[in-house]
Amino acid sequence: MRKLGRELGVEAMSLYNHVPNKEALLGGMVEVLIEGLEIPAATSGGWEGKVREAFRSYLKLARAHPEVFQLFATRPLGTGEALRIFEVLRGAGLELVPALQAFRALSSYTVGYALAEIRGFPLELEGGPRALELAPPLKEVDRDAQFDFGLDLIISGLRQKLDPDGAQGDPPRRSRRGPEHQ
Amino acid sequence: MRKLGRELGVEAMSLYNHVPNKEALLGGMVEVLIEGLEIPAATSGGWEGKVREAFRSYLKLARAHPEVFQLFATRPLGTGEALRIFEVLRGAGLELVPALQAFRALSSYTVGYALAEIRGFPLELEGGPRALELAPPLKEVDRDAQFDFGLDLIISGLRQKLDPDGAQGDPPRRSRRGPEHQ
DNA sequence: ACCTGAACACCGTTCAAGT
DNA sequence: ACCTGAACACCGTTCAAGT
Repeated sequence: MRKLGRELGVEAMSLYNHVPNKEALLGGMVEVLIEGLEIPAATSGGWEGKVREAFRSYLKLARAHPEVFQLFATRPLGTGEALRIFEVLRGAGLELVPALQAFRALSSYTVGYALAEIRGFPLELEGGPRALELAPPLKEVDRDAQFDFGLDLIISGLRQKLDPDGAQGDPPRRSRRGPEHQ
Repeated sequence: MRKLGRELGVEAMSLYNHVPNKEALLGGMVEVLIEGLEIPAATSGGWEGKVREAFRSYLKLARAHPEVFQLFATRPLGTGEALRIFEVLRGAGLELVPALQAFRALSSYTVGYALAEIRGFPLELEGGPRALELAPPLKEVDRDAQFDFGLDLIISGLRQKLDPDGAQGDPPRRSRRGPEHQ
């Protein structure tokens, strides 16, 4: 509070005229962060693409504001914040319960991945003599690819559950009741 | 430090004879937490079961010590800590690179899920008049089922990638080069 | 080798007093 | 309506001095 006051050219105590306490201030920062989430308009590729883009944009936010994101990740979640992303799943055509399960799975993964990236991957997993030989895959993590790897694992798992006769990513056969029709 | 000192019947400054600073103390707590991770011996069911049990036990740890786990989740990760779980993947027969990708995906998900549980799910996603009608699926999350939902999504996605001609969980056909043979 | 008093440089927050 | 000085009850940490 004292430092923030200084930054604003004011004494720390003045802040209490505008904010109840420090906790509320941090909460507000988190709120602003979440409001900044850009949910991309529907692209081609059905709900999968839409969901993938939404969570990529989630990760982008975490990368842009790692400190605030860490606050966010360990703070009780306001329902409004969750709704932003939940609506993507619903809007993509998922029923209530599957949408909820999917929402929790996808946001758990995304939050966990973002934190892992922020705090840094354990790069040098093997310190032994083979370290140099193994260096390439360990040293430089392709962050986008690593995130997509897990994200697509979950998304295609969801697709199979929701649409068991859909093809594996090849040109889709006619699906009896595709979730993409709202 | 002052409170801990009091708890130990000693002045705060005495702690600095045993620990460099507060940061190191918290780091030590995280270390102890991770050392407490019980990796279950191989059960039936191939690497999938082993991996599933390992990450369930990870979640169990987070539930048992939520405060320390939150510290863990936002702290740079020591390599020793990661090795504990990484070894399960390797021991389960995965090659280096797939094991790394799988490790990052699975632990991202598990850490993210654990945090979501700790800070509380946004239960009342819809506050409108339909809230009561929708209550059952929203009000009480079956936590174990929700965790397994996402975990199994990832695990079976991995299985498909590693063993494309394996069956969907039915009695497995002979696999050409099953990852279970180290 | 371990503990302590005193001190330093900080915190968040309240509140009566100012304008 | 907003800001401030003074004060309260805290922090983590250092260091010379004790045993």
